Amino acid sequence: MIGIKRLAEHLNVSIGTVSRALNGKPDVNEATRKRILEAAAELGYVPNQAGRALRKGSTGVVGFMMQTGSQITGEGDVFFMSVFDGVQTVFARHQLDLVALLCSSEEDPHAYLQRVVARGFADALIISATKRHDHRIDYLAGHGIPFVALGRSLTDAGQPWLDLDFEGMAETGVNRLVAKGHRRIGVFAPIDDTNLGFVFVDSYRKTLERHGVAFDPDLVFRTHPNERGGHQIARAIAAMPDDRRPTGFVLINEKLSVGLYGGLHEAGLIPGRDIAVIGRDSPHAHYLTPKLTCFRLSLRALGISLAEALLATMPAYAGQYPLGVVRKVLPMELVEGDSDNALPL
Amino acid sequence: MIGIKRLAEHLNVSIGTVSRALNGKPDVNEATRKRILEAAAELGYVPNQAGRALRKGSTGVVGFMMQTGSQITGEGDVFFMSVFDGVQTVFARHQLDLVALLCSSEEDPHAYLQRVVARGFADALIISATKRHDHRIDYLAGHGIPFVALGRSLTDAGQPWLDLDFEGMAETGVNRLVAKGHRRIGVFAPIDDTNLGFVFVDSYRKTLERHGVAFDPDLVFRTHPNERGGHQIARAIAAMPDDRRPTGFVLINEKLSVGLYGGLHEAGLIPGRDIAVIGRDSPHAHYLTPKLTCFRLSLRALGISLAEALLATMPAYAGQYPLGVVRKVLPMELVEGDSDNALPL
DNA sequence: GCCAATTCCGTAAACGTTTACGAGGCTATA
DNA sequence: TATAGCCTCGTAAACGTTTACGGAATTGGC
Repeated sequence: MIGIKRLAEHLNVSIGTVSRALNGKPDVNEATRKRILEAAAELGYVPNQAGRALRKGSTGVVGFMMQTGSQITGEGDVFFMSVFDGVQTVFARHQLDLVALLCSSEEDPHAYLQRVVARGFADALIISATKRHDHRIDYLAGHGIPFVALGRSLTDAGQPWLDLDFEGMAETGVNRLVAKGHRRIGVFAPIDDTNLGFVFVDSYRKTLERHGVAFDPDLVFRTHPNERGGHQIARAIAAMPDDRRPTGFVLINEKLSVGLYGGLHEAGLIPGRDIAVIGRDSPHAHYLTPKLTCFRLSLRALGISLAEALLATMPAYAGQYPLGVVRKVLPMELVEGDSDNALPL
Repeated sequence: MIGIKRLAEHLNVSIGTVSRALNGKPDVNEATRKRILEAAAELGYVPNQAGRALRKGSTGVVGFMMQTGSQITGEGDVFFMSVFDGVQTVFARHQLDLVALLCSSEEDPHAYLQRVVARGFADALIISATKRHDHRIDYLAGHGIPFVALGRSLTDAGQPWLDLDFEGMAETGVNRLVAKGHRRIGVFAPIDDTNLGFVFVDSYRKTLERHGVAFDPDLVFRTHPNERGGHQIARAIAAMPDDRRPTGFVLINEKLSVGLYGGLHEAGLIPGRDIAVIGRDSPHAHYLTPKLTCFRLSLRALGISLAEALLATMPAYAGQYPLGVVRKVLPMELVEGDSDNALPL
């Protein structure tokens, strides 16, 4: 693996000149710059990450922190992979690299974050799965690390964030079901302290009250936001007496839909016939039968916004992106299916 | 952010002593070591990544390369997140960090790999989604980078690999369907050049021939290994005349099952009644109705094996892991469901 | 009480870059 | 021709570690 030293020797110039040429500094003759660039390409020279990071104090790497192994995570691969892709289309313009920082399920997320940040591994971070109260936010803000959160939090350090419109999902969903005559509408609530669930349930509750429908705690199903959780909800629903069972249901993500469908079918209940279901779109949920009525969002666009929100906070990119702290709820589009056709008893 | 210099000043010792104390070198008094460790913990000192990497020539980071944004990828989040978790349980014992190296869909994977390797970003790599002929293997082997492949390839550079038992899946699946009287058995084939599809189809073909059933190219459905692909297969099947339509089907992954189920339902065909389907397990496929007969594998165990196979090739860990190049096909367990109950016409 | 061995620690070089600084050569102007 | 200015490039320091080396202080054996 060739370094700048050998490259310089090969060209009979000093390493300083090579560095300046490669970094597009003005004080280098165009002819020699051309010569250097060609030789670098030919010999496959790539600047050593450690050397550059040590000297410059920045790595050119942005980390997207996520937890592995947790069966409790709500968002899935298509979600993240699409978001990543959006982020990268922006980063590519600035020679920034995106890596996923994988926090083991055995390590405390906050400790992991501290470790990664203190090591100077990344210049900036994107954190996801924000908790209702999230230490990471205070920590990052306190240390002046540029970051953006995918998800709101009650912890407010003036950080930029983007989030799906969970209020809108619950509100539109409930509106839609109420308009069809439903009064007993079930809702998913998270068993952990991720923030999105609270927002969702809160909006659900307020919307119900706006319609004059009393809030019924028995219709709040507390579990993990994944397939298994959906399945548990279905079993709980099936076990309820007819006059107490929800006739409609709003779900916060696609994994729940899958488990719910499975569990309902096992119990002989058919979504769209016996219970109205409104969920969230994914390549997965897209093929459920009957077709799921759901909320959709461009995940690439989300990724792009995320990247732009991050760069807007980084001094190095000042002026290239609209100033100010971006805090945006991304609206979602309702895709009509058949799963919410069921009428109340 | 405190460095070793300030830590040393704070303790009135030299930076050399601090470094030795923190790295567990023998030539340091136990009392001072204790003093140093305590101060380091108290002040939150974490060695700078760049400095350490530059001096040591190694980063303590292992990269797992994967492509983002590609809707064509076959494996999903539960797959990777579970594998990651397995890898990390092994890495944790050696202070190794796992990061996902995200190759944008707009960048050539091989170019990305070269860039990452030349930069010295990671000490070792895990590559996945191996192609039938994979440049990355030659490149990594040629440059002496320790790596392990998740997936076989015709490109053989003596590299270690692990792979799911796609032969076994096709063979057992076909055996099972033939035993039930099926003769027209459909199979998925990849539209790209990932290796696993070839292995799968090849085994399918050989197993059929072993049973004296003629191979019918019309029963090979060439598409992408995801939900959409499964949906396309279903539509193709539904459009076939009854006497040409496959009465059974073997699928290579869980995403295909989901799309296939959706597409079949749309066409009024029910898996397990009108067509026998055998697929692969996932939290997702687990909740399909009717219950999918599928092949299952512990993904955490896969991750652990992957990590061990990698460390076995790294000189720094010599002796700690069984020597030799690990090349192992991981057997899968058949989980009986109802989706393959359909009988041939 | 002297020499050798051991224990502990400080010094300084090295890793591969980037960049401030200054030197040299050239051009242009008077 | 002298001087100022510009263009181009080399020199060397710096980034934060690790580690080879050597020196001082202590210990042990006789």
